[in-house]
Amino acid sequence: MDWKNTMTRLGYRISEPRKKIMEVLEGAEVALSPQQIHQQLEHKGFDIGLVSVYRTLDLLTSLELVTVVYDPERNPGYVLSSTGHHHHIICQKCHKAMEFSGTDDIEELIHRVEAETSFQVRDHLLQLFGICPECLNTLNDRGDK
Amino acid sequence: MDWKNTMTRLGYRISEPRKKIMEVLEGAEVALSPQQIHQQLEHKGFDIGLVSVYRTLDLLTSLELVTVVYDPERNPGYVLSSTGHHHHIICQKCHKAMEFSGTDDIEELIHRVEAETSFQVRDHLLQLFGICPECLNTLNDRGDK
DNA sequence: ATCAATGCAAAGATTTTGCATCTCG
DNA sequence: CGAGATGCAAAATCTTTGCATTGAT
Repeated sequence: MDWKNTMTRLGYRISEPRKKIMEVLEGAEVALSPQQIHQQLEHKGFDIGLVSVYRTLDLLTSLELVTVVYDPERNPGYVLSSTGHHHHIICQKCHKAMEFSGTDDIEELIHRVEAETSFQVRDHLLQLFGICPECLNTLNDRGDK
Repeated sequence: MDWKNTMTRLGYRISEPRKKIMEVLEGAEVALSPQQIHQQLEHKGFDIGLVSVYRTLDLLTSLELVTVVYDPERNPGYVLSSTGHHHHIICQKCHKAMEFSGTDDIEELIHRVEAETSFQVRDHLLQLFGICPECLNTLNDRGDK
């Protein structure tokens, strides 16, 4: 709901393709690549160009409505950024991405690093990788590692 | 020096291309993309295929001798991983990447997130972005933002 | 001598750009 | 209506793969 306000306020239009793309992201459990989003749109019967997906994601990312998630074993993925800050935990099996909150400890660390390196810290990216509860069950069931 | 031991121990060969690529990484202030590494090799007069750069980086990364650094405004970059854990701070102007140490605060955070999400955390990626001391000077000199 | 590593060429995949057309506001 | 957004096709990048040759151990 809120992304529409943000975009209108900044002079961007609420077009059909943009609405559909946001719907996909809102319904996503997992961080999606541009191609995956495009495929989901097709499956839903919406004929939206891959190019528009790229352009929309770029825009949404620059407005910080969407966050990029990096997964070493995968293509970059996009998820809604609800909090506005980039903390994600990603399942190494199903690639589900969840946000987590609480910047306290990190702020502390940032101050320490600023003191040690003389950098002026402006942003940060913290991602944890692991196995989500569901996948843990699967692994146990099948006796995988 | 040490990477040679690691590779030999694991049965990989110390070839000329690999030596040259490591030299570039060892001399780098900045996280380099495969293409950049390839270019530097050319400038130094070494005629090493881009393909080998890719393959070498993949190998080095899998052995954790090299770490991938993600920079939203740039292609993925590769840097030597001295500590073995993935904490980097990257300059948003010159893209220099430095490592920083100290996992204490993060471990704490990880435990909290494990408790909250029921994920089993296996790895993490923390990158800070900011402006390095040198670039801060430049910005001040020129009155940039 | 042997098997891994390289290099080339070619295929695949991903992302970007130009331009005419459409559409939201 | 008019600026902004879309879509297509095509180009530009980036990465991967197969295979013959070379080279490290």
